[in-house]
Amino acid sequence: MTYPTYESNIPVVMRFMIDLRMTGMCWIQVDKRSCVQPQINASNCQIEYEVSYKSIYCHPPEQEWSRIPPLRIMSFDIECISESNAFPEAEKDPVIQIACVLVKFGQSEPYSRCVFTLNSCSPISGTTVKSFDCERKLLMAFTEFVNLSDPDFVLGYNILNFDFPYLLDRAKSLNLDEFDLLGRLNNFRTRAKDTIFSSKAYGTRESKLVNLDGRIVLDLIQVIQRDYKLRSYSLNAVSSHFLNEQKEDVAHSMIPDLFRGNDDTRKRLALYCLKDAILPLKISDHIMCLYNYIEMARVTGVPFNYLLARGQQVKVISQLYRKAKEDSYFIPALKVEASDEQYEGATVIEPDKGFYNVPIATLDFASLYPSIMMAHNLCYTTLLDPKTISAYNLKESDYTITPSGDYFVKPHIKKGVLPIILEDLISARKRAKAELKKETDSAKKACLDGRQLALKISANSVYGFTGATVGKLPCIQISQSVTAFGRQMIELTKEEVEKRYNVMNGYLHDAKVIYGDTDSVMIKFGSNSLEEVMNLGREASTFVTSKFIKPISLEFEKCYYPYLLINKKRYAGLYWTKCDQYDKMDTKGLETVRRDNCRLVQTLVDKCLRMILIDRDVEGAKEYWIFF
DNA sequence: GGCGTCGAGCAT
DNA sequence: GATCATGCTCGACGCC
Repeated sequence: MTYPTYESNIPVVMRFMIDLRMTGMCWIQVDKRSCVQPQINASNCQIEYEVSYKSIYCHPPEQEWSRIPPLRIMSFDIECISESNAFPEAEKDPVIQIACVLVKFGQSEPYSRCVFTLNSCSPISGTTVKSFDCERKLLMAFTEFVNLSDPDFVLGYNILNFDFPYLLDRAKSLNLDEFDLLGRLNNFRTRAKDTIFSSKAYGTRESKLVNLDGRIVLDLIQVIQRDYKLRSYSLNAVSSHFLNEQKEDVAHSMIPDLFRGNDDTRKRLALYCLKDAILPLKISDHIMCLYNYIEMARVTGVPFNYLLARGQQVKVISQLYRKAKEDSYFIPALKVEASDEQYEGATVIEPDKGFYNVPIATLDFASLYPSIMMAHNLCYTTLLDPKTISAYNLKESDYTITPSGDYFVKPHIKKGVLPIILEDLISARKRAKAELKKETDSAKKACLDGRQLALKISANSVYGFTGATVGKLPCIQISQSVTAFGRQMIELTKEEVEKRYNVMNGYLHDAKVIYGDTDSVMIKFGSNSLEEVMNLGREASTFVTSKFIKPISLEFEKCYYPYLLINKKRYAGLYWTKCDQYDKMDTKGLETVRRDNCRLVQTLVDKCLRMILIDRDVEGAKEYWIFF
């Protein structure tokens, strides 16, 4: 789906297939006057439309979705063999088995398991095994299965770059014309298209785009690569990381032998294939990515498949369009000009390196950048220049001059769109969290948790969007003002804390800010007592918060005790939120959290840190280090 | 061996 | 045709 920018005399005909449960799109504006509410097919909650349209308007759905039957999820995996044990090629090497598993959204147990295999195969309990004497029939059975079971989601591991392209290529070389009718729209065929996705945040990744119109294709490897940093992204490594479960133990070189063996060896292969189809389901169930992604699509108003196929910007601009439409703003279609200009970012306080055997309190600004934008009304729509100020006769009390020297009107003259969006996101997150607390049903809890997460991420990405010089709507005045305020705030926090908590003011020790990065400060209050430091930390956070405009808030989060500060962005410590027991050992930036060295380094550093921080055995750690 | 540059990978 | 930001450390590498 594209976003129309201007009215056009040429009607644009588009065919929509939208599942309302996942995007929250409810209105299609056909022309200036008529706003049709599409007929919702209540049985599956989908709309199919062919319209000439001028613009599309989205808003979150108000309907009660619980009456609608649950979404169906299919996961699948294929096996193929090659002549010479090389990597199989679709032009000559056959597909020998396909495993499909169906599960209803919100349930963890599959309601159907199915294996299609070439040649005969021993039965598998709880699974339908279908044997075929020719590959063409096997492939067509897959298409038939997809259409009959009619899944809303199609999952798998690396299906976009392997399984689907392989199946499609294979069907082509076997001249199977009907194989690629896998979607819900009649005359739309499934194709694998090459795409290159390149982003500063996610890096450049070549991928394929496979369309099953009306169904959502979700390759779990992409989800894991985006959301988790792991040393290996093989299905085996990912399964053992999340589920403590491994793939069936079958070496690739054994596959041809197992296939050419007998019914029982083919059964073994089928079990392997089946497991590879089940594991993605289990992983997605475990990390709850479907809940989280559906909520993200609804919060931002972008179609589900954009979440993996595209970057962060489209989500922000979608929200901006939604709000701008409500408030009757036009958004200019800017020409992007690549500029290498960089603006100044955040402050990192020079660390007072060393080992601290006293509790160190950590105070954090809650959502620093969003709260700055709200507090100072920073927005595209509130940005001023000296000419405008004199033209509108604005008084000094009507606008803010930011530390970077930019001008923005104050909210009593005009409230910005970005601050409103942020307020909506943050209050929606508060509501979601409150509901989450009350909720007892696990599926609804997962949904609410996904929602609050989506709202948090959305709020935090607005700042990055304004600073993206290669973006749709960059505004350096906003982003440099945000970081400038941030720098000023962390400096002020340091000053205020050290000015107040010292011997001269009747405290037992002089407090010192030993480190800080962007939105956090680490304070050594000097006391040995964890409880005392926590109380001082809480008090200091309210004290400093009172110095700033709402909704800026400094919060006491935790204590580190003991604390090993090695360098900027490199430290370790025991993490305490209660006085009786530490929560965990927390390590930042050190070799234990980096993936660019070998395991030995990681375990060695980890072991030494544990000896120093937990066992308090520095000598032992030294010996251990030298021993290696 | 010291110095500068570059890229990876992290912190926020 | 699309791509959120900057700050920082550390190791690899080239050079003399």
